[in-house]
Amino acid sequence: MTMPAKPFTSVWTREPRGRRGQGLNRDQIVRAALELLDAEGIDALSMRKLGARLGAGATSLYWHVANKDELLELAMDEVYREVRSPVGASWRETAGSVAWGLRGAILAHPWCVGLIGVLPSIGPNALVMSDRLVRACKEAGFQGIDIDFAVGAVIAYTLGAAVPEAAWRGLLNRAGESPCEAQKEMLPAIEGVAAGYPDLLERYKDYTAGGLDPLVARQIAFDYGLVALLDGLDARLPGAGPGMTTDTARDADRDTGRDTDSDAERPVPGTGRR
Amino acid sequence: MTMPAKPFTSVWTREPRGRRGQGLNRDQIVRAALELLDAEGIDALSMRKLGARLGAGATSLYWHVANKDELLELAMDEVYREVRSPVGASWRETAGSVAWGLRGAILAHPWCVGLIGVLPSIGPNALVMSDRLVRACKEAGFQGIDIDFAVGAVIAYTLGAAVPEAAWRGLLNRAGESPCEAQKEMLPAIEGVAAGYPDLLERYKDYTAGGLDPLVARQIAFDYGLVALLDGLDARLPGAGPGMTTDTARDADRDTGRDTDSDAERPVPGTGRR
DNA sequence: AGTCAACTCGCACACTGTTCGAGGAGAAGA
DNA sequence: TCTTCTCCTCGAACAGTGTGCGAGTTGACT
Repeated sequence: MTMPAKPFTSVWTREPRGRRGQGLNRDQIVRAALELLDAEGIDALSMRKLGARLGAGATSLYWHVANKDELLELAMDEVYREVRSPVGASWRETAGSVAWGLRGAILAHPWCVGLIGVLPSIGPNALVMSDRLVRACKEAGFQGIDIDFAVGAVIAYTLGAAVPEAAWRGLLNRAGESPCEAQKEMLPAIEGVAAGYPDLLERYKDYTAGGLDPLVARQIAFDYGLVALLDGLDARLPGAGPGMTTDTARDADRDTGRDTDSDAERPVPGTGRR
Repeated sequence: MTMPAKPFTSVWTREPRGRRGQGLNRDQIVRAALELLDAEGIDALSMRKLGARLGAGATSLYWHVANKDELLELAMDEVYREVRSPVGASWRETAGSVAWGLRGAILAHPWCVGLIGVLPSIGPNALVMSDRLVRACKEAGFQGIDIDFAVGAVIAYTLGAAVPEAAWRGLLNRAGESPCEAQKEMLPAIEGVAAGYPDLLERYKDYTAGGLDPLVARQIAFDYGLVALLDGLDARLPGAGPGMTTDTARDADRDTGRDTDSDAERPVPGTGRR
């Protein structure tokens, strides 16, 4: 039997319903969802509450949106909309600006931390973000698949930095007090847990003792890693001087106990290309 | 009224209960949870199902574990346990090895994608991972807070790369067929959605048309970014030649429309230090 | 034998996402 | 105007969910 070739639909491939223009429509639902999410977090978003907020029955929403996940996909894309970037800037400026913008957007909508990377991000706004990065890298001189690599690296770093930071902020805020106070308050707990790791503990104490606003500290940390990454990518640009190029721990899983049968966890040998 | 100074407890600060040694205990619960999670994914983990699997009532679990989130924290830490790294290696080897190991662990337990960075990661195994990285960076020559920056950057990049990849693999697998087939299958959808972004589309076609196994492609991509990041960090080591040091888009939110009142989204000026 | 802590668990509560089918409302055609 | 048909809404119901509570059981120690 030949496969019926299922078409792989998504929210973005289906037209929004509701062309009669009265009553509910998709945009207004998404807007209300965002309000709720921003105000009360992801646990507060239920179809019933959302319906009530719109003066509608909970199940009415299902006419406009296939299910809750689709609704969240739509909401996520609105987050990506906030990522602006300058036009006509250098590739480093563009990349940095997208990175900072993405970080800012995530921090401004902390409910998205559990969704990022989990829901597919192929909405229009996510696409314009990607497109900007792709174009910047292309103009910079990256070629072929290296463009994807560079774009992917910048996005990966940014997501990986912003998501835990957003969650961490949530923790600090829940305590009520100022971030700085809260951080000091959980020191005894950390001390108990991290006993036996003197280096680690020293780092934590250093970090908190400086009196530096933790929020600012994270900014500096983010910048540090971002600059390092961009430097490293720059060096990979054709025409750049011979960037320092060691290959990364190619024997990474020689001593990881896992049985990586034929799956792809295994680092490819001889990388560190260009 | 003086604050009662709430102690900030967590799973890791409380002794596991069940010292009588009979019936349930925390370890065995966590093990069963991991089995369930690995076998059927995160949606399949309910307290009732887990209880049944252990031949116990659902609510019995609550004697050993405060709530489901704590249980997931415990499970997550078991994932970090799988991250091994060589001893006595260079800092690059250690960093690379931790990065590959962390990626591998996440890909091996895709149920954790929605948890990473969301649940606090201060379990013992997460700590040994951090500690290894900290020590490596310290021995490499990083000093003071730069150690945290370097460690944070490597982890951020790795998480940000691995989480979406794990989710993406889940998508491909759900389709049933080989990843390569599945990727081609969703091309028409992508084409429809990404019309208007020729550069983006070209990239996607390039990416799929090469005939390269998508899993391997992601490996190479991961390595590319990792090497770039490590190169960039290397250049920041005291004593390294004058690494290229531009500051990243410091005007990132000049033109982001957001009103960043006094919050910390705003990039600090004049970074790109060292 | 009695006591007390450690532990288990059924019941119940307040919710959740989603399906289904009955119905209303407005436009289009007769 | 009446009918028909499509679009759209929504109440009821289902099959779950995490978890608080209080009664009950078990086993070791006095």
